[in-house]
Amino acid sequence: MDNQELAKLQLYQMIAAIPHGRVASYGQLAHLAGRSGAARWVGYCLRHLPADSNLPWHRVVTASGKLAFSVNSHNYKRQHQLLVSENIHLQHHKVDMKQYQWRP
DNA sequence: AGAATGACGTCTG
DNA sequence: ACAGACGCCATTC
Repeated sequence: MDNQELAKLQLYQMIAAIPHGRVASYGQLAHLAGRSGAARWVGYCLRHLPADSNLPWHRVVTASGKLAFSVNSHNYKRQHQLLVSENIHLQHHKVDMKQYQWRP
């Protein structure tokens, strides 16, 4: 198994470790997976996540606390709803990172 | 091989 | 606070 697959597995592991009610940023996860600066790679991995995976992908937001989808998209609404179900509410389309960001 | 793409981040004005 | 410009990484055309 090459380093790529290893980083991906580590990434999935970190995402699975995000506690209920907290969020992590793409860049933060890249760093935790041993790939500092590869925030866009994290986005790529999530984009191609199998539908049956049980990862809490909705707990992943941008560094500024915004959701990575356009506000009118279906995915945005879905992620928003999942966050609200965890008692995370958006203010002006943003998560309050000071309050909700996961700090391992 | 080189350019384009995207579920990103940071710096600047 | 916010939009635009650049920079990044891996992947795809």
